[in-house]
Amino acid sequence: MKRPANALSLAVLTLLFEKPMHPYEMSTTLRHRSKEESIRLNYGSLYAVVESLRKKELITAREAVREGNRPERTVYELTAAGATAMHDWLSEMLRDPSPQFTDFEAALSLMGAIPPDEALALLRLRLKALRMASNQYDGLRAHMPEGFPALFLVEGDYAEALRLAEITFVEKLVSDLIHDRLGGMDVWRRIHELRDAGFTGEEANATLLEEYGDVLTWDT
Amino acid sequence: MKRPANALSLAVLTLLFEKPMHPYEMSTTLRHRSKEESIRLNYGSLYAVVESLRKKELITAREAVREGNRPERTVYELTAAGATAMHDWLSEMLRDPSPQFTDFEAALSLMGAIPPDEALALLRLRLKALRMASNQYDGLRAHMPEGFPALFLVEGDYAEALRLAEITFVEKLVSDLIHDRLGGMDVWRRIHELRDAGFTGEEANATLLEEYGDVLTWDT
DNA sequence: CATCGTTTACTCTAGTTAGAGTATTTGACT
DNA sequence: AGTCAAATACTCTAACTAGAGTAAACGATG
Repeated sequence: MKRPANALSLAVLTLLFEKPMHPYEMSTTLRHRSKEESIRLNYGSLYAVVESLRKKELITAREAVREGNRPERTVYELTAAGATAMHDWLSEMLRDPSPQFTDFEAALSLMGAIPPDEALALLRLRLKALRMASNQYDGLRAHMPEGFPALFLVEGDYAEALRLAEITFVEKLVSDLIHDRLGGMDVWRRIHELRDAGFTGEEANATLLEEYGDVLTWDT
Repeated sequence: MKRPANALSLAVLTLLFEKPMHPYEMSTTLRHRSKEESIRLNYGSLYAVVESLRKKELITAREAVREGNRPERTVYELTAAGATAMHDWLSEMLRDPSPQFTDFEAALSLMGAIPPDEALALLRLRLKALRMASNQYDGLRAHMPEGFPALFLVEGDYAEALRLAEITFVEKLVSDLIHDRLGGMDVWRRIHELRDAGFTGEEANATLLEEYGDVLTWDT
């Protein structure tokens, strides 16, 4: 049984570990506990994920009850296999770091496709936004009611720790870009000069090979 | 035109910004440049993404050539609209931080579903794995050929910065767990004692409300 | 007491993604 | 000269995901 790619699937199992529920209640519970911020939630995925767990017999439909004249609700509960699966998957996710493919890492790896000065300006704007988000989280944390369990803030604190690391990283990168301190910037700047002057990618590359040929070869 | 959810889509545009290519060459180029580590790559997605870009007329099929007796290859090139889209999407991804939904953040937010001592043991194993990955990256960086442009290491350095922040965070969390310093740990431990003793989730919750009733209410 | 927004509770569909499967060709090595 | 792994170049399908759409009931307001 392969573990679910979607963390929402695991969230459903943990909710049903607490008590039987119908999907709509799962969604409101997750929202009420602010899990939306750490787990992507939408109806389409929720109902699909529930159906897929049912097929794997990790959960079972208990009954379909109609309360008052409301639409019918199907209440699900965890099976024994489901409880085991929940335990194993959650353990695995806590234990094993797995490659994460974030948007920003992708963007950094493709950054060469825009000129260095533009990249610099954009990174400065990112810094601003990151600092704002960080301040906002600080404020939120500071206004937590007395004795609110830190356990429930763990995922937020983690996100904040990563945000702070990102801020430090981008500050350093911005500073390197300003002072032309990043290896390869000369070629990076030159290629965009050539492209702006109307050369095709291939022509620009050929020119660069002439101009920087020696610098552009490394034995890997 | 909504921007692509998949960073691979943007990678394709940047590759075609350099020169026209067929999909298979895109995949080998990305792999050769180690972009695989920052951008999820597989054939199914690559061909689908290329087709979707073609439909949006951000790229066009140039020709289908057969070289020797090899299978036919369709070479694509960037359109003017594609170049604009590439620029705009990449700018946006560098500029705007967006919520990222990592597995570990999700796992942390659901951590309560396993007992604190188990969580502690798992986090210690995670730390070990993170430190190994970090050392491995250090080694890799140290053995880079002379004069290898730092520009091409930016995404790896970013990933490493986040990894180091995660290590620091998990170290702190592990220490808090060891010393019972995390708010809410008593309730967390108690609920698993009750569950292990055979109570259902609802029964356990009721008992907890009696035992810790005052502590469990915060005015939000 | 009419009405208008919010909440409850899903359903549908188009699009995306992953991964395995296919079929040929080249090059290295016996 | 034969064979076997690796590289070339996709194709197919099942599953997953996102977001909009549906429809009734409740509650507040004038």
